[in-house]
Amino acid sequence: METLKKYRAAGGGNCAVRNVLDRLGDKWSMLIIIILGHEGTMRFNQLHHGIGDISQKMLTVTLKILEADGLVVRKVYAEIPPKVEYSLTERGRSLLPHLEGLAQWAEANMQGIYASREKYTAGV
Amino acid sequence: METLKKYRAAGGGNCAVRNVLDRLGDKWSMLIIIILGHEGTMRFNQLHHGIGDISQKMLTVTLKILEADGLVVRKVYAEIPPKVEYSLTERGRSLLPHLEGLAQWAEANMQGIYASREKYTAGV
DNA sequence: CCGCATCCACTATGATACTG
DNA sequence: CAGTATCATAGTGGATGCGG
Repeated sequence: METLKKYRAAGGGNCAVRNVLDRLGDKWSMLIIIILGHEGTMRFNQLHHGIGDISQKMLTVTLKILEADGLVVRKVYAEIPPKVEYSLTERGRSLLPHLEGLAQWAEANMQGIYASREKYTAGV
Repeated sequence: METLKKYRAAGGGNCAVRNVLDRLGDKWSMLIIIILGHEGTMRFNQLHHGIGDISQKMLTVTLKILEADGLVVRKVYAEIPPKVEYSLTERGRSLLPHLEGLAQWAEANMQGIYASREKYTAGV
């Protein structure tokens, strides 16, 4: 049970690892980081259109959270029409390889996962 | 915009990577996989007590999902009192390194993230 | 001991319309 | 263009009690 100590609350608070992972676990954070990591700098509507099925609201909210966590930079140009650009911070870029690892694993294993799900459902 | 094609719906369906990541993105899946990866085989109540603040229901539900996805094995002993053991499948173990990478990143960066959050909140 | 079923609250997400 | 505001909804997660 050595490992548990690392991942559990150490003394009444909550596990820090879980706090961070919870944040990344929302529906869009990982995707946005991955996309920004590849595209570099993007405008709001580029992201919006690029992701496709994200609502404007969730894009706004998620970007704000990522900005608050210091993972994304928001750069506003005082122009008409408005122009806002988003890009990853140093910290955001350091996270990228890990997310890509996950993404690659997902790509490699989804077939098997889908198969398992069907078999499981059928077996019930 | 080359990358986007990979992560977006290719033709009306949904992106497979996102489907899998959504699944892992729930509140407990990653944690359970990490713990099982370190402890090997565990009984239900070992997990329950080990994680601490997960409800019995969510543990049951999450384990079922992980089992359906072929990431976790559930082994029932027909005894009184009942005994059920959980362990990772081959596929589950292949996912482990990626999650650990994330966990390590989280541990290394949480201080900075907390600091950013405070600064951000104060700035507003 | 394991874990399912039920009821309930909350939050995340989404659709839509409006503003600078 | 880049949001904000409002309303509506579904899914998540928790408490509790029962059953094998």
